[in-house]
Formats: sequence, structure tokens, C-alpha cells
Amino acid sequence: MRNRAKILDTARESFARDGVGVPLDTIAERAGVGPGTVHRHFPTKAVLVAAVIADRFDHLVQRATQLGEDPTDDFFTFLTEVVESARDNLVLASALDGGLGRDGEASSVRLVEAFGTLFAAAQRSGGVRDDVTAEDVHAVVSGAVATENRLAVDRRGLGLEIAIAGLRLSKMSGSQR
Amino acid sequence: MRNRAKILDTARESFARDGVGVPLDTIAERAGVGPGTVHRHFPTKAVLVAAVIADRFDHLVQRATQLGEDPTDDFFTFLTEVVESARDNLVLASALDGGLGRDGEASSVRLVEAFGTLFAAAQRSGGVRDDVTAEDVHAVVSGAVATENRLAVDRRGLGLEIAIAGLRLSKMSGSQR
Amino acid sequence: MRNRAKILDTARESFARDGVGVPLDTIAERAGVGPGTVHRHFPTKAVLVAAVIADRFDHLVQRATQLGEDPTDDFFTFLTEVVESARDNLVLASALDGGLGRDGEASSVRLVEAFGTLFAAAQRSGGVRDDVTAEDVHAVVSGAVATENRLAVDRRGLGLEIAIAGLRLSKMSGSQR
Amino acid sequence: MRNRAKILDTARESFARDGVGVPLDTIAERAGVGPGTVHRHFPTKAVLVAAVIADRFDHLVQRATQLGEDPTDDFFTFLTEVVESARDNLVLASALDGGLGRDGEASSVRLVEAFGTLFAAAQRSGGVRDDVTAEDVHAVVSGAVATENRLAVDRRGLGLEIAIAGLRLSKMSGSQR
DNA sequence: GATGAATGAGTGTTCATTCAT
DNA sequence: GATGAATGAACACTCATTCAT
Repeated sequence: MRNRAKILDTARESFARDGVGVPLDTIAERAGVGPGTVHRHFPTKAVLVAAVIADRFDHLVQRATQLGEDPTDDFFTFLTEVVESARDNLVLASALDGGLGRDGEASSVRLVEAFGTLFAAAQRSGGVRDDVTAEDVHAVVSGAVATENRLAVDRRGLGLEIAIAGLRLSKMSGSQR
Repeated sequence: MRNRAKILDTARESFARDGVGVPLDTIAERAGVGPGTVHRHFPTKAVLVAAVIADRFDHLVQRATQLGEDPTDDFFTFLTEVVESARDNLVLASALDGGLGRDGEASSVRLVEAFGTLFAAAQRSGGVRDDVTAEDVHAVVSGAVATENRLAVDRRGLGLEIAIAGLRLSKMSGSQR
Repeated sequence: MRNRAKILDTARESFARDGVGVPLDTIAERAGVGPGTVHRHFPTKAVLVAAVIADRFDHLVQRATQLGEDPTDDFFTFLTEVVESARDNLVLASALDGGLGRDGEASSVRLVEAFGTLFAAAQRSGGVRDDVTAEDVHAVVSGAVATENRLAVDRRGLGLEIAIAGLRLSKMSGSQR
Repeated sequence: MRNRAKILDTARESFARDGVGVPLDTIAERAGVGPGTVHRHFPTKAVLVAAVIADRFDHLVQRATQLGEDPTDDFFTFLTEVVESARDNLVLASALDGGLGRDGEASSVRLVEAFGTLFAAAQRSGGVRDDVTAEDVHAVVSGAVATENRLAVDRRGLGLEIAIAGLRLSKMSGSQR
């Protein structure tokens, strides 16, 4: 249905800008449909939120398959894309923050897999610290997103820079603290 | 009053565990008091939330004054304390995340000042990258908190390690990305 | 919607009988709808109260336009209608009592205008004391309403009679007290 | 107890200015006592309100006994005092308005009696219309109070003037309407 | 399929009243 | 007697969800 897409788009923008607190009625109104229509397509608010997230996650997974140069570059490129897609996007940021893969959502699992594959390859090829796990990477991504979202607009990039430097293989790794 | 402390404690735990979404009635019940009692001590939910945060923030500011060795060590020690205090604490994490100092709350402003002083000293003494601002540090702290909160329990520390490494003066600073 | 009218009717009766203190939930229950439905049609209790009043006021203004005999008779006929409509009606009585026109409500302003026009004409035609102002008339109307509401049922009319006699041009006007 | 008088005074002013809606806690605070103290002296808010009213009513009844010239003058003088005491006094105004004597309150009954005696004498002496009852007078007083309270400050007196003219024996009485 | 009116449980807040100190 | 902290019922209002049209 065309309405489904319209609702999904509106929800994406609304949730991105204002968080999941936005009333469904507001989304319905912004999408130019009735609240009942929203529920026809998305029986529950949670379902709608999940759909919005899944949409972005699948979009990202898609991108992961379009890489293919150097494993290390691929990994960091993907990480950058993930972080940037969650920048200025409240739902995505909190979706990455809270329970990537843990929620059992199919798209979430796929993203974890895509990430895992790239990460394993990068680690094998020696471009990434070998004392961090795939799970750790999820956490670091969360952190990078949080940093980016808090940074002044003209300072953007610092969060990514630090995260990437922190994951990249270097002599100083693990020597701090 | 003894009840004020009881309510504040209960609120601290409730907000830490479940976020600020916890109904005041629930907090009242958990504290073993009536809903009216909560309002007597904290006229508004916002006031209670602010009180919980202020309590922790002032605790931190207190710690800042007890340092006094090497400026750089002091700064990173304080940063570590701040991040650790927000670990497993949803309100504190989001308080650090959203608008440190921007909210005009006295305790928030004091924390910003404490941070700023230590940061300036550390930067002057050459222990911290000189291309980052105090504002940047707030963002990086947010990120470290997010990372720590997402990390498996036995992996804790990685977020801090990366943040600290990212802020510490090093030859590679600014060379990435 | 049919429900809007049902709610307005119920509110009119409830407010008339028991005053504006009646809980919205009670009105909802009496109207056979949920509390949310009341809020859908009248976002705020003040809006509902205003709607009830506006409904009566506009009804009165309507009547004012249907007159057209002798200016003096018209004025007193209208005054009588206004007072009688507020008889046994707590909201209307207090709406007339407190701030006719001062509240900025459109219907209130219209009623003031209707009253003012009739009053001016009556005064010009010599049927009304020329030492009273339009504002005075509002106060006298308030008084007549109060009197009528306090009067035993079989004595009704005395308040109006006194008010009308007091406003009508007579030799004794202003000689008392 | 001295506190009782302090509370009563404070309540009188508070209720006069803001109506009976004023919270007891506010009155307690203004009186410089705890809320519990208010309840010790006045078990219920209704009791306090009644006490405030009784205090004024008894004050008025007192005045009634100090008259003694011409019956008609006495009656209208008393009526004037009653109306003026309720001017700018929200509780008193509504106490006069709603149920003088009907509430069974002793002071209310006494006021009714005082009024009744003066009224009967005035009527007997031929100074007051003989087609109105004592009950009617209560209603007219209500009206005069309402009018006075609505009148602009520099127009005060009109309500009383009209009420008195309306009750006084005159050739036009009963000829209107 | 779409609509949007209706639902009703839930939330923050107020305030008369009680009672331990 | 006085205090003021505590109580809890009550209220206005929100919003996810349902359902008649």
C-alpha cells in the first residue's frame, strides 16, 4: 500500500527528530491519514518503531554488501556510515544504544551479522585490535553516536575519529588506564 | 526529614534502573509513602529528577576538589569518576548526554566548571590534545558513558580507555579520517 | 458529531445545576461517554465551560436581533430575557456576574455589544435614566439575576421588576440615599 | 486562645479577597501557624467558613440592636450596612446569596431574625411596600450585593439605590412589568 | 481499506484531613 | 496545645488502541 510507505516515512522523520515519544495521532496527522490507518499497518506502536528501525538497519546492511576493497577500510567505512546514520536521529541512536541484536528483531540480527563479518575480516587482516570483540564494537559504536550527537555542529567527526583510533591496531592499545 | 532522603534514594534507584519514565506513584509506593508526600518534598517531577541529578553531580564536584597531583592525571581521574558514576545509571547518563550546563541547573553548571578547570590545567600542562575544547570533552564523556553502558560487564573499561586515549596528547592525533 | 451535542447538553445541565465544579469525568459519565471523548471535543475544561456559555450567549444575541418595536420596550424585553436565561443556571449567572466582556470571549463581547446597542437606543429615546452607563446596566443585570435566583419560585419576577423600575426614567431617580 | 482569633482574622481576609477556594494550608501559613492548628480550632473547612461568616453576621446583628430611630430608616440603614459589608467580600456575598437562614446556622438564623424584625416594623409603619415578604428582602439584598460588586468603584451606590427604591413604598410600585 | 470518533487506563498534581512527635 | 509531615482521594488531561461507519 502507498499509505504504508507514507506512514513509515513520516514516522521516520518524526521519531528521528523528536524521539519515540511522538504520539501516533501526530504521526497519523502528519502523514495525512487517520490514526486507525496507522494501526492497520502497524498493529502496535512498538511494531511501528521496529519497522522504522528495521528500515534503516536494512538500508545499512545493504550498504555493507556494496563494499569490497580492503577489509580494514571496509569495516571503518561501514562503522562510519552506521554512526552517521544515527547522527541527528533519536530513534536510531537509541536503537543502537539499547540492545543491538539482543531484541531478536530480524533486521537487528542482520545488522549484527553484517558488522560481525566485516569486523572479523578486518581483525584477521590485522587492521583492528585483536583484543576487542564484536560485542565491544557495538558498544563503541553507541559511544561514537552519543559523542557525535553531543558535539557542536562544526566539531563533528571527533567522536568517529576517537572511536576509530581506539579500535585501530596501534602500539598504545591497552596501555592506558 | 527522614522521608525526604528515603524518597530521594528510592528515586535515585528507580530512575537509575528504569529511567525518568517511572511514575511518581511508583516511587512513592516503593518508598512506602503516599504520592502527596513526594510532592511535598519535590513539588514537581522535574524537581525530583533535578534533585537526584544534583545530588550526584555535587558529589562529583566534591571529588574534583580532592584531587591535586598531576594536572593531567587529575583530569583523567575525574573524567573516569564521572563516567563510572553514570554507568548503570539511566538518569545520570541522559543528564550527561543532554545539555550539561545548558539547562541552567546550578549543579550542572558547577560540574561544567569543575570539568573546565581541570581540563584547562591538563591542557596547559601538555597532557591533553590542544585541538579539543571543553565542550568537546562533554561530548566525549557522553560517548564514553554510552560505550560503558553497552559493554559486557567483564569488558568494562574499554569505553574509558578509548576516550582517554582519544583525548591524550599523541603524535597520531588528528591524523585519522 | 452527535456526541459533541450530547456532551454540551450534559455539561449545560450539570453546570447549570451544580456549577462549574462538576468534574469532567462526571459529565462524561452522565453523557455516557469516556473522559477522553470530552477532551476530544473540548480540549480543556475552560473550553467546555466557555462553549456552554457561548452557546447561551449567542442564543441571546440572536434574540436581540429579532426585536424591533419600541427601543425602550426592546431594551427591557432583552434585559428580561437575559435575566431569565440565567435564572436557575449557575454558570450563566456567574458568567454574567464576573466580567461580561472583560474576558475577551467572542460571545461575551457580542452580548455586550447587543446590550450596548439596545441600551443606547433606549436611552436616546428617553425611556431609560440618562445617568447610568452601559457598564452599570451589566451590574444591574447581575443583581437582578442574583435576586431572581434567591426568590421563592412563586415570587419570581420581583428582581426584574425592581431592576427595571430602577433603570426606567422616573422623577425619583437619584434622589435616594 | 489567641491563635483562634489570628486564624479567624486571616481566614476572613483570605476568604473575602479570594473566596473559599483558598487552601487551608495557605491560611495557616498566612496566620503563622501549622495546618494542624487550624484543624484543632476548626475541625473542618466548612466549620471555619461558617465561623468566618458567623463572625460577620453576628457583627451585623449587633448593629441592628443599636438602631432605634424611625423604623423605616432603621430598616434601610441596616440593609445598607449588610450590603456594604458584603461588598468586596466574596464569602459574605455568597453566604448572603446562598441560603440565608436555610442552612440552619445559628448566626444566619439570628441575622434573619434581626432583618425580619426591622422589616416587619418598617412595613407596619408604612415605609415599605406591603406586597413583599421577608424572604423577598433576602433576595433583594443578594441582588444589591451582586450589583455593588460588579459596579465600577466610582459608581458604587447604584445597586443600593435601586434596591431601596424598589422596596420603598411608592405610587409606582407594582405598576411595572 | 480507510476513517476518525470513542475508549479508558494511567500520570502529575492539589488539598482537606489525620496524627506522631 | 502546637506542629508540620504524611495521607490518599480526587481531578484534569494524555494517548495507545479499538471499532462502527
